[in-house]
Amino acid sequence: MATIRDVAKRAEVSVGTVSRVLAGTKAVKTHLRERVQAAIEELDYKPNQSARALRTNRVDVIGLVIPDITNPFFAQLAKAIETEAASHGQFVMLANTHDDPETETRQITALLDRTPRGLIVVASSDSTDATIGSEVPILSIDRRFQDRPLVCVDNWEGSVQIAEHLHSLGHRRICYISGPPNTEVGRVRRDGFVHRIRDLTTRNDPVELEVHDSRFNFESGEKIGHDILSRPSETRPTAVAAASDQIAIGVMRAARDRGLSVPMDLAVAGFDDIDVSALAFPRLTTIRQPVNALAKAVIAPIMDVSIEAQDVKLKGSLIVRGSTVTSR
Amino acid sequence: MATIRDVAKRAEVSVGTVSRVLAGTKAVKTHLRERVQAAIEELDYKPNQSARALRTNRVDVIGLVIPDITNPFFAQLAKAIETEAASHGQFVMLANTHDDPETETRQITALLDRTPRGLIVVASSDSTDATIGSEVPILSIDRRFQDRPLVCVDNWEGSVQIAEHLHSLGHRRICYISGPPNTEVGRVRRDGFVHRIRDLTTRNDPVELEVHDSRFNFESGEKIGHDILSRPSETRPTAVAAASDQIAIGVMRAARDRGLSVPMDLAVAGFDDIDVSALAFPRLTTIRQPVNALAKAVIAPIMDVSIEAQDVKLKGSLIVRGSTVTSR
DNA sequence: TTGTACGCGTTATCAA
DNA sequence: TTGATAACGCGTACAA
Repeated sequence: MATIRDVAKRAEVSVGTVSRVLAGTKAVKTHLRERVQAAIEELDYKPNQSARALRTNRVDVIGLVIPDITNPFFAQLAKAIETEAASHGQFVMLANTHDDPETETRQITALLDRTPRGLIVVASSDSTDATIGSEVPILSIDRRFQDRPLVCVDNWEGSVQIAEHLHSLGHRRICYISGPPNTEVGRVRRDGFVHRIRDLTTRNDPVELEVHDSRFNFESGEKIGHDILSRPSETRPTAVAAASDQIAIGVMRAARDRGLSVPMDLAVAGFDDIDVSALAFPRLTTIRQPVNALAKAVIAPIMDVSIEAQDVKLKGSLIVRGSTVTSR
Repeated sequence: MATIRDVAKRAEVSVGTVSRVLAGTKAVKTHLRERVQAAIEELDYKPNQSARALRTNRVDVIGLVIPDITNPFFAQLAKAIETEAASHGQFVMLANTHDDPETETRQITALLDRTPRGLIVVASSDSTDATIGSEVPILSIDRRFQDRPLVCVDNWEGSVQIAEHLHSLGHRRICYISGPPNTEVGRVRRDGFVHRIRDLTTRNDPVELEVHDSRFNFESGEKIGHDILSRPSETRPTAVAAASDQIAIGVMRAARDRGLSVPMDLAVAGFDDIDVSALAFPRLTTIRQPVNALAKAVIAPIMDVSIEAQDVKLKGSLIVRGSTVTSR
């Protein structure tokens, strides 16, 4: 492997000059620059990343710590982050925590030992409060990690959109299936929904609302779906809003297994707009998260020190499909 | 940040001794080792990974190059690989190629510049033949990359299992929807299926088999599904075997949109056993890939030089569910 | 068994 | 604008 020295020798300049050509920023006389570039070409010289890292104490890497990459929404997030990072010349080091706070801490500290440019964390449901000192920026996305800045969709507003959608369709017996109350995202989505439904409730036009706590996954949705739908149709809700698409798909599954038809017997709405939402039957009404914009927002303060890391909230968009309205 | 020098000073030993304690392999007198360990503890010393990398010319990283992490099967693969890598103290650097051969080459060379322990590639459908020289082992998994060793499920045998399953259920008008013929996995799955069906065909008990080329994704399955199912029921196949679960789910979708019931009007089988296969309605009969074993097999030759990197084929298992048999 | 000193390849400083 | 050279922190050959 050719080193910077070899290049310098071949171009008959000093290593300093080669380094300056490489950096591109400093001024170098044209004829020297050309000689250097030719030498680089001829020797197929690649700067040694480890040496560069040792000297500058930084590496072209962004760490991404995520509960589980097989969760479709996290996969979409990871892809968007990786793509955005790549456009800044950064690689992504991936770590799954399997929703285990201990693994989370271990992975984070191990990642920090590599002096990455920044660290992006999707917190596991019960995040530790282990103290983590570091000079590199640590941000969280979707699920807040400790007291780090959080980039996420406007969960409250998204839930409000869903609430208004269901209410405007005439539903007056509504069930909300919440994410874990020990997660910020779970609470905010729930509270936004509940708040808006309460607001829409009048003496003349009352709305019955029941709320169930759950986890974000499919199985929980299916289980709670069965619980709810086992009741006689007069007391059963006519619409279910879920804190995630996965819950919603679980509910639809339960409905189908009980011979109920969606949306006629039961309207169902989700949150996130994971890819399978469009594959489910019927297709799922949901709030689409602006994943690419979220990725940009979380990478920006890492790559540009002039951008202060702070909470960012982006609007989601209501995607109306067959699980709440019949048509087409 | 404390350096090895600080530790040495505090423990009143030389840096050599500290290094030896760190390595753990060489002999160090117990009382010195204890002093060193105490100093490490007190100073919260962490070896500088960049310096270590420069010195040893290796980094605790395995590169993973994948077409698209949001593909559920690749996500499962990535998770298994990351978990297995972590158990060897390695991190995974992730790169999506978006199925673009040019991006693939670029990402691979960029990754190799970081001197990872090894590189695992799931090739994009039309892999380049760009020459890639490197000392680090490059393996492929699921989809072969150039002429690199491939770790994958026994695709031929899996297809044979599906063929036998459908045939034993009495289907004699069968359609196979193939993956891209320019991928090894697409061809092998198709050929295995076709071959076994031909073998099962006798003069007295003929089997009609039609084969359609496709891509691995949902949309292709849906489209071909509509093509096939638009035919009158007398000429239409009674069973469809698909080269991937995604195709199969697309076919089921087409069937449903046409008012056909699965499995009564049409049996459908997939391949891979992605998580949503169990969520589809009806649940999908498929071949389960042993992802964890695949991950182990691909990491082994990277972490243990005494294991030669070579093609590895592992058996998949037939998972029979509601998309081919009525019951429960 | 321990300590010393050199070199890994780069960037940054400083003098020319 | 260029060149010489000193770090960066660690591992290891070699001397003690």
